Amino acid sequence: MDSGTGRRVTIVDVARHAKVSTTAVSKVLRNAYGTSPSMRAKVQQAIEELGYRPYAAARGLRGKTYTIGVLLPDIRNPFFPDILDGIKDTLRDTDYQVLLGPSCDSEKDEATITNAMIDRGMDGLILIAPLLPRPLLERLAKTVPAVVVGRHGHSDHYDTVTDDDITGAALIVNHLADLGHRHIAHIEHRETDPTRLSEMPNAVRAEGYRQAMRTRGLEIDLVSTTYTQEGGYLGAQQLLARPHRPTAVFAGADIVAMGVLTALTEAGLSVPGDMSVAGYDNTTFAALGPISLTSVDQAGHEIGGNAARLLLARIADRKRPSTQVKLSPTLVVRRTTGPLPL
Amino acid sequence: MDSGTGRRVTIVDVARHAKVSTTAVSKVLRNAYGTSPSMRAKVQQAIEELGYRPYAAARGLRGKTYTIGVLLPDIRNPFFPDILDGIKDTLRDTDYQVLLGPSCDSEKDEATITNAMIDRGMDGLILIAPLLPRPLLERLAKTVPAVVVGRHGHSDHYDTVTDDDITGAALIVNHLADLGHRHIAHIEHRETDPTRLSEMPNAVRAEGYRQAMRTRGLEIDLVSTTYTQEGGYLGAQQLLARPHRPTAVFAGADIVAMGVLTALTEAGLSVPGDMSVAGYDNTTFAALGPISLTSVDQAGHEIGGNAARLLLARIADRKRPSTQVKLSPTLVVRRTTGPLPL
DNA sequence: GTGAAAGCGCTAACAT
DNA sequence: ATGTTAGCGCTTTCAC
Repeated sequence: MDSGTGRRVTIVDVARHAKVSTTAVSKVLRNAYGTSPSMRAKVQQAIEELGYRPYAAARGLRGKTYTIGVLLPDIRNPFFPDILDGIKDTLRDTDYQVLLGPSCDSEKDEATITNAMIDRGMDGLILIAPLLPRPLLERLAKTVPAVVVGRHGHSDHYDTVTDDDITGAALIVNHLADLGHRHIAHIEHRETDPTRLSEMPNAVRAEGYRQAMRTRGLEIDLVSTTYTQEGGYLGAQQLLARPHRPTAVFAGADIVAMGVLTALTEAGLSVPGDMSVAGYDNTTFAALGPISLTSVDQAGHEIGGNAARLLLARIADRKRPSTQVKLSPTLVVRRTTGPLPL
Repeated sequence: MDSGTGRRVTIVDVARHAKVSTTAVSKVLRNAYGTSPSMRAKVQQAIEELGYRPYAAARGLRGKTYTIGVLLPDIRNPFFPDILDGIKDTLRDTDYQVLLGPSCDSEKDEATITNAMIDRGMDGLILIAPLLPRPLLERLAKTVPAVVVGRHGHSDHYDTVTDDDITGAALIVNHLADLGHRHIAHIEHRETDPTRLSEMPNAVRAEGYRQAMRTRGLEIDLVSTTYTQEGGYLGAQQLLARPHRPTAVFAGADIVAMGVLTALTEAGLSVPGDMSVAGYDNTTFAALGPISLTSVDQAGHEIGGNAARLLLARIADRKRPSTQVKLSPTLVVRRTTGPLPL
């Protein structure tokens, strides 16, 4: 806390006040080797008395900024805050601070923001479900320690944390099939980029749906829109226009399920009486009383915690072999799914 | 884009490549006075060819970091993304980058994060509905240019952008009263701190409710909980336990209304058949089909745009007189409010 | 209009 | 264990 107006307290002020060298102060700040207890005490006291806080921006010029950047694709998706909490909790007792990029929705945005983070000297980056093509991710990870969350596929240059979307999709399909449904449609987020087709969670979920349906001997009915409320609305309209309507809809994300529910309400259909609906992500509003959406829980808190842990390890040792953490989803059954209507 | 491995391209590299001084490059970067067109061209070309990006962290040591920090209290509140979009859109064509603090829920968190932002050399801060007591806000604003969003009350040291919560509350009360309701309850976020009582949006909304009720000659029925889903749930339970139940509930925030709806659903009451419910903020999920909540729209995009504009102006001239922008809310009627049940 | 040189606050070699 | 010194990449006087 510096006193309103006036110059910032610097390491020089602290050194002078404690009657030691700036090096000594610097060492104490970083718990570096070569400081006697008595010197540490003196410095600590001077820091307290002057209300000194190191200027992270300046530290970065030689060492680290103690800042970790998190890139998240869509701040509106209520799944991401859970991840963030996991990151924050893991970083709480370290010297690192988290700063988030504003949400972005294109490769260009992502490039701009990650560059901005690098230019601001961030020590490491956590990228949540990034859109950037694989080669760019790898290049980025060579420049700055990085952990990629949500994207399947292995890289030697960055660590990854993913949730098993194949299993998650199967949880929903099996749940619905067990309820007697045979015509289960899936609304996916359209994906054309080849590497993303194998890496992005949306594509993997669609693949999981296909596999599970085949395993149960059921026919696949896939609608491609986007992971937005509007995408769900449009997808549902397509499904309702079918000569042979599905009895259950598996939306690739909760937000998509919201659009589906809206469309069904407008069409005068009851849920789950006329049609069962399931989402994915177990977001905050899936649990809301008036919605009560069956969904898949990804344990966002753990995802975030793991990502932060991996990043700290990579910052400490950039040469360490890359790690892949894969977590398992769980099914959360609520009121939007029910037995096949007679 | 630097080539994967290897040193970062610096201003020295650019200067050498363009056969000019580093000063010249610096001037071109900042559009500073004293550069001939020919020199500018040379420098621009060198920058392109080398893929140079200025290192913001280093710039900050002498000049600016071209970074603006945004502190937001709760990343889960779907109202804030609208503000953020407004900020982003206004800053898009400038050299400034936005970085967000992780959401925080205490004065201590806020202090930590704002300090972290200052220590990282941010050029200005936008504080959204901060909890910090007035004197600390003023001290902060003396250290770094700041704009405070959502808090009523005037300061000489920072600019403010608020929405007229008195009017907003009246919009709801009048809407419900016009529908014939006479017993309209309000669920507020409990506030005890004296300065916050007059400055925080929640407190002002409650005051607006009181004023509007008095104007209509109606009796006040206030329940104090918190602006959370749980707060709404508990508040509704209290109201339902009354010997004389209200026929309409005005929740101080959409998220509170969600809790109210949950409680009403559980109690087997229909909305708006048995009871009308209104929220505040017009968040994304208020518009969701299955919810369709009557609410008050705060024009978050404009709020953010104004905040960013004011901040840029203050960064350019720290001595400029402080400005207060006050925006007007609008009513959004949906399906959770209806005529007084017979 | 242009460039040389000093220095922002800190850390990292290198003495001692 | 402690201090001295030289930068990190940039901006800013201040000469020319």
